[in-house]
Amino acid sequence: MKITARMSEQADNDLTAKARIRNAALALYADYGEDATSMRTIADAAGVTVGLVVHHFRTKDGLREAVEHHIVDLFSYAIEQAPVEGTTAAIAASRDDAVAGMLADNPAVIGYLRRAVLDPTGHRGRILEMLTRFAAEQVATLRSAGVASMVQRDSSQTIGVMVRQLGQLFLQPMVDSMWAQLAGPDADEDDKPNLVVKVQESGATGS
Amino acid sequence: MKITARMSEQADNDLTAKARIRNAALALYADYGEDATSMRTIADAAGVTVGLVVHHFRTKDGLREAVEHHIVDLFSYAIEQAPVEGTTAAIAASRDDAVAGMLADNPAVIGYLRRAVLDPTGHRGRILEMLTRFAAEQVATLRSAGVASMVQRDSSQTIGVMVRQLGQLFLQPMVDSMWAQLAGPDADEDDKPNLVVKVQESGATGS
DNA sequence: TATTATGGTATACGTTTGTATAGTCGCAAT
DNA sequence: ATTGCGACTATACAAACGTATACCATAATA
Repeated sequence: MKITARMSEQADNDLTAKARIRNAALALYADYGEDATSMRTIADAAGVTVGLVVHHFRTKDGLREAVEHHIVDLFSYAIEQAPVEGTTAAIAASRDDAVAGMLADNPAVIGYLRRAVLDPTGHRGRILEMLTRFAAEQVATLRSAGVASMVQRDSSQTIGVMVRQLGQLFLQPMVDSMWAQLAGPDADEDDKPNLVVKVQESGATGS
Repeated sequence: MKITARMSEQADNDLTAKARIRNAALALYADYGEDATSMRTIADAAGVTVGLVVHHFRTKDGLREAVEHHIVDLFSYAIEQAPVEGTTAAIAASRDDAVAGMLADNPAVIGYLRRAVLDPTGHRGRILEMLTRFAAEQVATLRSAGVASMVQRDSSQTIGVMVRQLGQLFLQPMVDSMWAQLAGPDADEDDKPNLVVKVQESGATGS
């Protein structure tokens, strides 16, 4: 069964039970964390019984593997969509846009990754590792095609891409809740300070 | 029994059982998260039985409250230590240093706050709220003493302090594990790119 | 028609969880 | 000398957990 982008926007009704379970797990893991989410809760959210979850994913670890594989697929598919044309900067920008759009369509991915990334030691999955490898491959591909900046070392460039795309999203909730507490609920959203997250080549100066 | 700063650096032997339980909980929560840490595990780490944990803290929620209260105390004590003298910039720097030193002495605090702060919706505690209020009071005190910069609005300044002190620490593990994966374990640490986390007054330009 | 695979439910298992209760020990104050 | 209280252990309990097993329905296959 082929998963199209449009399907992920449809109602759950048209999804396989297996996909519904996976989506429910992703959403609940993002909101409450894996440890605080029981397989029965996931089953209820997907409208099935626990037995079916086990039937499709065998164990809770297996379910997490499916969730993380799905996240990598979402990134991969988003980047495939971005056109490879124009200047070096234009290509990089269109890829960033494609990823940003995917994340906007799938907010649970942000929440899930936030938990996985802030928990590198205790986390039992390999999602950050997979995404890092994926980003490194992207950098390598663009470089060999001659359409990527070469002023940084490639590892720094890869980390730069990841931090730019994810770092702000991770920290934003902290700023948001502080802003809500300090400025009150009826404050002008436009006055909220902007987060800046980036990496600098070591030894570099200036912005 | 009075708790002095020097005691927190001593071996556990000299600590009250109640303090040992609280410290063990903080350390385990930081490493594995609260959900993944049972009260029996905490009791074992502190060298006591579950019953004593209940005796001192009543419930697991009570234990978390004690842990979070202790963290606020650590911040509070660290800032009390910083001298209020010299230029405005010097005062701000000495406070930042005092907090940085406290965090270096208590690395588990960073891990605990990372989980609590990046997990604002699911989190059941109020630690971010407490620290935000504390930071806001600091800004207000320094301002009324005429020793704080006034070029920003105070809420932005408060958020700026928090983000500067905590933001980089939270994201650093992500950069570290990516760097370890991309550059290999024997790479020169000095080549690792530097994280930059800050906030800008909305509408502002420049670095 | 009989068979087998697939998607699904129902129920039961052993373990671990947070919490409750009862009791022991040491020690300070009456 | 006894009482009382705080620190502490031991054990027990109900609930929730992940997982295993048995069973049912439908539809494609032989």
